[in-house]
Amino acid sequence: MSRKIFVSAKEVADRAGVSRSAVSRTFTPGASVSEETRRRVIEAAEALGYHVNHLARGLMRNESGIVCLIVSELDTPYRASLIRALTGQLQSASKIAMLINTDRSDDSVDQALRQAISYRADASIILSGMPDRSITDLCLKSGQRLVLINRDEDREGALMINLNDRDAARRSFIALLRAGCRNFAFANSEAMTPSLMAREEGFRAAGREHGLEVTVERFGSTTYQSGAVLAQRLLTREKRPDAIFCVNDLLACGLMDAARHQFNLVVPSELCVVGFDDIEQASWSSYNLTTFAQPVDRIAAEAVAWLDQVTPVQMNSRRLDADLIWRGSVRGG
Amino acid sequence: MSRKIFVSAKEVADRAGVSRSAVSRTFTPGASVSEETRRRVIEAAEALGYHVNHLARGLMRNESGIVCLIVSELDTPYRASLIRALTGQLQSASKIAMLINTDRSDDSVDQALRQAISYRADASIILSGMPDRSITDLCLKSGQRLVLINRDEDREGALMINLNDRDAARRSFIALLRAGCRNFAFANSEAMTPSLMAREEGFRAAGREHGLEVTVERFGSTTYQSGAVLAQRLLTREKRPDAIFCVNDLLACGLMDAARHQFNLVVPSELCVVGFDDIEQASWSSYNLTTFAQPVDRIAAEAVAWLDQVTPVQMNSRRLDADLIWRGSVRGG
DNA sequence: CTGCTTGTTGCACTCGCTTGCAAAAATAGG
DNA sequence: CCTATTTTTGCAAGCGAGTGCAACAAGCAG
Repeated sequence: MSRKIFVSAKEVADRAGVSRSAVSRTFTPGASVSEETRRRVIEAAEALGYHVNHLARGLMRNESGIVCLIVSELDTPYRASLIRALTGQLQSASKIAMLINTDRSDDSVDQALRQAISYRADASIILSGMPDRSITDLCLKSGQRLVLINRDEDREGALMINLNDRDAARRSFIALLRAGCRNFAFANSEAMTPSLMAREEGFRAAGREHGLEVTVERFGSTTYQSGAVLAQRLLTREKRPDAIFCVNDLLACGLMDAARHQFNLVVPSELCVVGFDDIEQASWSSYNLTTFAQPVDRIAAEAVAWLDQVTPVQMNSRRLDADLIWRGSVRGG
Repeated sequence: MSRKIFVSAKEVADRAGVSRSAVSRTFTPGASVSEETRRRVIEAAEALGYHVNHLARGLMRNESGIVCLIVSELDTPYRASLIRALTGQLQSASKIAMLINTDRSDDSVDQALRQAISYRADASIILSGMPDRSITDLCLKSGQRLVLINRDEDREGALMINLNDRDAARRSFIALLRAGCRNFAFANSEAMTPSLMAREEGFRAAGREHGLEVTVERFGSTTYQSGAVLAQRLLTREKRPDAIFCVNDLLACGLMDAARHQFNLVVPSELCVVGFDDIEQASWSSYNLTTFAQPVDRIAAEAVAWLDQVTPVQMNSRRLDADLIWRGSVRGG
C-alpha cells in the first residue's frame, strides 16, 4: 500500500511545461492566464488526475467552502427533507455541507462543534431545536456566518428564516370554524421553542377574536407518541373538542391514530385535525391530513443565497408563508 | 468587519513563553512535552480561544479526519436514521461527516464528489441506492477507504456491510405460513438493487422449498406510492394473495393503505403483510407492521470501527442479521 | 566528577497552494 | 522600428501546522 496518491500542482506544472503559479491561476476563477497556457494545464491535470487541494487552498484563502449543518433528531421527516434541500442547493453553489449531530447530550456535541470550527467552516446553519445559545455564540465568535431556521431568536449578524406561524395558526382556526367546528383545542409539545409557541399563540388569539374558547394541552416532545398522549388528554374531556390544531404533523398523526383506534372517532365528521409541516406521511391515505407546508426549498434557497452574498448585511430576517394544504382531515374545503 | 479572527499556534506560543513546536506537540497525542509546558500552553490556548487548524493539520498529516456520506433520497426514513447513527458515531470517534447528496442527476453530483476528493476525505461511506460504479472507482483511486452499505457489490479494498436478506426473507415466509397463509406474493420495486433482489429471491426460494407458488410483482421505485400501485396489481388477481412480503416498509405502508381503503380488506385476518427496515412508521398504530429491523446502530458501529483501524484489511465484508419485529400485521406470533 | 541514558526543546524544513511584485512577452501606437 | 502599455509569467514569501534532528538539561551509576 504505497501512499503518495495525490498529484500536486508541481507535477502538473512540470508536465505542462509551465510554472506552478500558472497551474494555480488556471484553477482560480478570474486570474490572469493565457488561453494557451490554460489549455495545456487543463490537459496535464486531466491526464494526471489532479484535484486542487482544498485544505491548502482554504488555508491560504482563509475560507474553506464548508458549511456546517447543525442538527438534532435529523431522522425526523421535516428535518430530513430540509437537510436534503439544503445539501442539494449548497452543492449547486459549490459549497459543501458538514453535518453536526447534536443528539447526544454528552460533550460530543461540543467536540463536534469544535471540530467544525477547527475546519474553519465559513458558515453554520442551525436547524437544531436545541436552543443552546452557547453554540451560536461560538459560531459567531469564530467568524462564521450564521443562519437560524425556525428559531425566532434575535441574533445580530445572523440570517433568521422564520415562518408566519401566527398567521398560519389563524388561517387554521378560520378553516376549522368554516368546517362547523365549535370546540377548539391546540395540541402542543413541551418543547416550547419560539416557532411552536407562535403557533399556539396565534391559534389562541384567533379564538379570542371569535369569542371562542381554545383548550390547550402540552405534553412531552414533538413526536408521534406525544400525539397519542395528547389525544388521551383532550378527548376524555367533558366537552370533547371537535377541532384540534396540532403543532406539527408527527404529533397530528399520533393524535389521529389514537382518536380512531382508541376512541373510535371518525375524521373529519366527528373530529377535524390540522397539522403543520406537510411531511410525507401527511399525504398518506391513512392520515390524509390538512396541514401547512414548510417551504423547504424556499428556505434552503434563501439560506444559500444569503451565504453567497459577499457583503454580510448586518441584520437580516426572512418571514415566509406556509401554504395551507387542503386534505381530508377537515370537513369542506 | 476586520478579518483576522483566528489565533495561531504562534500567538499561543508567545503568550506561553515557549516555542511553536511546543504548542503543536501539546495538541498532538503521544508527542513528548513536559507536564509543565503542556499546562502553560493549554492555559494560553484557553485564554486566547485557540483551535488547531484542521486544514493545516490535514495538509501536513495528509489525512483530514473527514468522512464523506454519499447519499441519495436522504429524507427517506431508513436512510435518515442511518445517517443519524453514522454521524453520531463518527463524531464519537472524532471524525466529521461531509454529506454528499446524489439526488440531482446533473453534474452537480460529480462536482460534489470532486469537492469531497479535493478536501482529501479519508473515507467515503456509500448508502446511495445509485449503483454508479464510477463513483466508487473515483473514491478508491483517490486513496479513500470505502464502505458500502447494503449494496452487495464486490469491491476489493472496501468494507461491505450487508444484511442476511435471503435468510430474513425465508423467515418471513415461514412466519406467514404459520399464520395460515397460502397465497404468497412478493411486492418489489424496479430498483433491482442487489439487496432488494436478494429478498425477492430468498422469498421465492422459500416458496419453492415448501412447494408453494409465489407471485412476484415489481413496480416503480421503492416508495409509498409504488406500494399502492402494487396493491392494485396484486389484489385484483383472480387468486388474491393472503400474504404479501414487501421489499421495504415504505412500500408496505402504501400497500396496506390501499388494501384497506380501496379493497376494504382487514389486516391481518384477510391479508397478512410483512415489511423490511422497521422504520418509525411501521410502529404507528395505523400500520402496526411486522417487519425486519435494520440494525442501524450495528451498521454504523461496524463502519466506524473499520475506519478506525490502522491497517486496511484488504477484503472485508460483514453480514448482519435483521431481527424480526413481531407486530399485528401477521396473524399469531 | 565523568560518562551515559532518558526526556524536552527549538530550529528549520515541509505540506500544497495563493498572490504581490517585478521581469518578460505580447500588443498597440506612432 | 522604437517606445508605451497591457498581459502573462515566474519568483518567492507566506498560510498554519507537524516532525526529524541536534542541542540541551536532568538524573543516575560508577
